[in-house]
Amino acid sequence: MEIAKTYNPQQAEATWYKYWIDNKFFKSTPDNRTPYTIVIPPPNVTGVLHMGHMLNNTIQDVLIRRARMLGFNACWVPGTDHASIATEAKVVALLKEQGINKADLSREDFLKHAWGWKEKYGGIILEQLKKLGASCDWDRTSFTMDEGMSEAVIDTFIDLYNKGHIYRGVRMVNWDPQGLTAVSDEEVIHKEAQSKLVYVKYQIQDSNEFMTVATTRPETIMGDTAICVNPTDERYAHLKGMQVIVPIVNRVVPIIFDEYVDKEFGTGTLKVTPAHDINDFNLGQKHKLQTIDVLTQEGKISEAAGAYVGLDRFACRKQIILDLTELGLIEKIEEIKNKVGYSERTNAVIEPRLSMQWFLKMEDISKPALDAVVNGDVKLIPEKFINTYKHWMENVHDWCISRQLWWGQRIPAWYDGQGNTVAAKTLNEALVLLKVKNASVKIEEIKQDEDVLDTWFSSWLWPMTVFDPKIVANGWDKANEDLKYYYPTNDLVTAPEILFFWVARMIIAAKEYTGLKPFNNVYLTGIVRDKQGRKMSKSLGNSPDPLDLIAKYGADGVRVGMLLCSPAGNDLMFDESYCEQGRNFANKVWNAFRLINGFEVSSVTSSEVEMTQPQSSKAAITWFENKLSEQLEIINDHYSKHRMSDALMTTYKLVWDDFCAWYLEAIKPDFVDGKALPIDKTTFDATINFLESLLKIMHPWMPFITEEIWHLLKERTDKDCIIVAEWPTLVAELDKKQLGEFEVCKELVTMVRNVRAQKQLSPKEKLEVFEKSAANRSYFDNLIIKLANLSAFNYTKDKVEGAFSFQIQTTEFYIPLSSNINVQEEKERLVKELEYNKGFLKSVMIKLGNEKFVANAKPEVLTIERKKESDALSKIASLEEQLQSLN
RNA sequence: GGGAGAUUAGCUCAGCUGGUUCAGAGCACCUGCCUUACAAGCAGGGGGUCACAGGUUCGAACCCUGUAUCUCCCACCA
Repeated sequence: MEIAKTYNPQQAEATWYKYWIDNKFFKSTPDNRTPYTIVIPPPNVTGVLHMGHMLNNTIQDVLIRRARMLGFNACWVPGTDHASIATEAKVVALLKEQGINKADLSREDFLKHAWGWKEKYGGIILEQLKKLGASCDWDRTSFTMDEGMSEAVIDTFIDLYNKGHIYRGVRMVNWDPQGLTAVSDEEVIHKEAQSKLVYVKYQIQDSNEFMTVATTRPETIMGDTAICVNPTDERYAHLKGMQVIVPIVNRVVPIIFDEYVDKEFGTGTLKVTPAHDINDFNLGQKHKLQTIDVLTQEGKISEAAGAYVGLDRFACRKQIILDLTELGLIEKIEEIKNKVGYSERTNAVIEPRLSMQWFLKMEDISKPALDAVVNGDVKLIPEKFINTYKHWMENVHDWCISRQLWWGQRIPAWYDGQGNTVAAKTLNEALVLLKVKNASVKIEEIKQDEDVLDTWFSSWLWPMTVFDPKIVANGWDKANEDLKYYYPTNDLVTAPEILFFWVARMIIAAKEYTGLKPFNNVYLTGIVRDKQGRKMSKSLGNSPDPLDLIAKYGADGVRVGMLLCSPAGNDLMFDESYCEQGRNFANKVWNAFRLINGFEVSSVTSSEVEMTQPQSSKAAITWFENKLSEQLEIINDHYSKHRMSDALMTTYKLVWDDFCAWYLEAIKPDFVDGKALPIDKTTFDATINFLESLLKIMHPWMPFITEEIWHLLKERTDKDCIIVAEWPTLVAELDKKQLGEFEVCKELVTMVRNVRAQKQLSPKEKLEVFEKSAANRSYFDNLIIKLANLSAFNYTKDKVEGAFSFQIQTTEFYIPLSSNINVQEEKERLVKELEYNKGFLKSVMIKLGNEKFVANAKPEVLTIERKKESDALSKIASLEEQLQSLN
């Protein structure tokens, strides 16, 4: 069969992904093996694959594939998140395009549209994950609004409500005027903004005096119900008991005194607008002030304001500044930097707003989750996130869990209209419960809460409910077989951005409902940024489409590219050139296979095999056996520490440098008369074995090409696939000495190549090398002859006159050259080397001459220094001798 | 305002408990090669005052103190 010179990924990717699916290699059911479980961080059902997903899911796939090869029952559960606010916003926008207003639809009709949209476009992202090679058990695909999952959410609400952890109340919440819903503190992103600090003059009642108040939000003036100053501020002490007139609306409001006000900021006076600022709200409560809500839920000026009604809040801000200027009430305007909150989902400026919401009390319920991380039961990788986590958990605020949306699980709270509230699954159950509080309640008077629950209130159950949706209702003791088997899961791979949103809350829910942690390890990936350090995002347009990258470089190339530059927890500066490197690596592997595949195997009988194997091949095989094992041990160690890029780089160098550049060059048959000689069977078999081991080690990173080569290499049975092949094992005992010897051998070969380059000799010209040594025959002699293309490698007791000479460690080598060596050049080289060694010796002598060093240093260190001394001395002696002979 | 982390080659990063010739890797770069696996390659090479300033130590990229710069997280200063 003709094998292409460059690897073409497209066909292999399509073939093998289907093959894996058809043969159910991704499927997992409980059995007597040890499970290894990962649950996917469910992407938004509306989402499309971006670079963050790519990174995240590649890591998960690497982990799951390796676990599978290690013999674990590997189970990777995929799924999507209903993402209430994001999805609802999308559906609303889509309906608008069709000329339909959400406000004109009933709840049921809107949900019909939403589900229709979800069925049509939802889950595209899962199809994209397949292109990446993700080996999820697709039969287990879950969605946070699946019937069972939703029921679990309802169960959880009812349970926590009945336990007294959930309460309802009017609070200042983060209001998203675009999404028209409250959002939690975690969903607000604070960004630095350039704002105008407007100094507004308020006239004091019955006086010609004015007091100046600095504000960044002049549009809320209509909601002012007091002016506040610090009681210790002497500038304003005389105003005690007086009142001021609020401009525009001419409302008379009191001057109040409170320690809260910072004397240093602005003019030391604060306008109090209890409806539009959390601090002002607190002041309002304390001083029993009136609350005037001057904004509508859309962020426009409300009727209550009495002026500018219907104007957008930002337009109003501009207008009111103009009007106040005209009235002569603006003292000055300063530019300042402050933080403005934006909605995570809609990017609208968040408005603090008073409203009736549901909250989850966090203090008690979060305690076990804090402990789990602090005591190391749940490991965060890298560890630096433990501090962040701890800090958050110790200062956690109550969680606003209600959202004024329709897409999501509707809050199962029921009201009788008389002030009684119960939590129940159905209207009928609610009736029963309400009867206890209000005997005369009628079923038609009962109303269910209109709001839905925060999306994270469903995804915090994810690692449990993907296996057993009944876990909340039934409890751990009655958990189903799946949950008992797969849970706790092993590794969670996610972004640090959602450490609080999701990870912390999953641990909380898990502790509450199973008493166990949801996962052993949390691997926090970095944020994918571009070369300029900007976060890759759709809005910036600086993110390549992952599918384009896959088309261009192959899935394997992109996977390798991503992981080459991704240290755990540190952001990664992504650049397409990494994918290129990944693709090049795949091609290198492909060509190594092509070489091996092209070998003609000698057809000698088994008794003659010994005779036909070159000594150099024999040496190369023993060396590589050791090398492979040595590096595999390092790779395993990197994996155990979740050091993914290190594990990959070690693999990369093992394959490219050790296998391709050294091993294959060593065993490659010579050419005679333009034709390659056949390779002996022993070497061939060993090489195939090595390649198979390497393919296995590479498989988690590069699943497609490895599977492709695996099958091109041999006829195999249906189930004999690399995806389920056994992870290679280590040799019983490493021969460290031999590995060291080979390093010297490599150095020697490099030196010879160097000499060739320097003297401009053809690589084809055979050279002879002498080693000045008493001993004869080292294990690698034939290997050196082969690799350095020598005519002979000999030992000598005496110096070889007129030859090029050099040293490796303390041994001297000679290469006789046909042309005479340049004495002057040679001298300069030797002098330079001599100087370096003398300098080195001097530094060692200083150390050894230092009494305190000799007294304090560890014995091993001393031994090493003494060895350095003697080595340097002998080297210097030999160099001097050489120099002498040149004179 | 509080906290965490970072700063090592042009770029991305290793560097464990202070001690091998410790200053590393990959990429990029330079030079020479289309040598019958691979130019997506081969051979060779150059490149760093380990952010700065002090200190501890026989010995510091590593420990301590300060300074600078950057990143992230948290926080209700208008």
